[in-house]
Amino acid sequence: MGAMTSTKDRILYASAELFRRKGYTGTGLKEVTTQAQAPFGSLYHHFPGGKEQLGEDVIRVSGAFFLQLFVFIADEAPDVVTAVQDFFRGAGETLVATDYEDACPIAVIALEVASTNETLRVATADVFTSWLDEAATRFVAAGIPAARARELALSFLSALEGAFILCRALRSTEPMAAAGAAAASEVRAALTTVA
Amino acid sequence: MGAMTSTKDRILYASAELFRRKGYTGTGLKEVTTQAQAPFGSLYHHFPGGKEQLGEDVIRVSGAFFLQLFVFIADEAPDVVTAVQDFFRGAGETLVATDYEDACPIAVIALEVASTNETLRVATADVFTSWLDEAATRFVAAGIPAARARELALSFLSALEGAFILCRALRSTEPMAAAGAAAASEVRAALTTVA
DNA sequence: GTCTATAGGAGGATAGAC
DNA sequence: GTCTATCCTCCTATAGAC
Repeated sequence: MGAMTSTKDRILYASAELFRRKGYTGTGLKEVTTQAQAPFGSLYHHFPGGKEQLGEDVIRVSGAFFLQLFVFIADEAPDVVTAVQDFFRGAGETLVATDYEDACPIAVIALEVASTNETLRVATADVFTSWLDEAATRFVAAGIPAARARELALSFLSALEGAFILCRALRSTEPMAAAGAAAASEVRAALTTVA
Repeated sequence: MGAMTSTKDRILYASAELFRRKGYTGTGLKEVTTQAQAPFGSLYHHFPGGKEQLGEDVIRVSGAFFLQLFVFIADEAPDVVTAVQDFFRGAGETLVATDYEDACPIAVIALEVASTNETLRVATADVFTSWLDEAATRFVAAGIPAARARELALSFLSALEGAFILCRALRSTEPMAAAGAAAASEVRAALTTVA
């Protein structure tokens, strides 16, 4: 059976992959429709707002998907420290498996548009906020005070995002391993302080 | 006394600012020469390799400048923990002072070119490596074993880079504060283990 | 070595046939 | 709603006058 995905979904998926790999400004819409095996006109039929709407949809959809991934890993793990470790380890494995192309789905766009496109900047901020809230909720559930949980979520996500940059540039997972170990031990320390 | 900077330096400086703000692919060379108040032809006179050579020069020059900034702050600080704290605090202050535009000088380019331009990717890797080596050297000088110092440098820089992303997207220095506190306490723990 | 003009192609966006 | 042809702008790069 051929791909049963709709034209709109194929465009969205192709855009997500290209934006992640080459950036928002570095990706052409012709390129998107070619890779999605869709006629050029379909893009403007499904995304009347053009490139900006496509960018915003990619940010929000990718953000929701990544959030679900975190939820899944956290649910599977026996405790939050293990969850953090698993997440960093999984990120490193994905980097190697995809030849250092699949990192954060929105980091490049976030940096590119932060000072140039308010609509897209807000979209990335919303997605980061949803991730931070989810992580903080998990830390609170583990018994960490809310303020401390928020701090942990912020430094956890900072470490992850920064490690993605270094790993892609250095073509090595060493930064991810170091950042993951640091994040895990920080969470562990926060837990023992509580207990 | 007008600006005594050479045409080449003005082009380099304008490029650095624009690349940092709008990305490498998002910046046009017309824009660069306009902002540098230089005729378009001058760009190709001083940078025969075109945009790629300009990008590489910006990466390496900005990288060396940022390294000197780190050296300066570390030399002024009484100890490495304070140095790390000062660095994160200074980064946060710069973000606010520049309306969240002045973050890492090469992070956007690094993400944009990691999978698309090997010459520029190597340049960003060289710069990151120089920063990591400098940080690790400082940690070793403070009495931390080399392997641990390397790990600390990696998680320190990951935290810093990731915090830049979150701060720019959220338009808040909260991530920088949280990442800085975590990095400082990690270094402090490494020191007390030694002592 | 400074600067202008332009080539040649790719960019986003649209009109309109089917 | 699918798809093609085209518009106009902007891009990088170069040629060549001065």
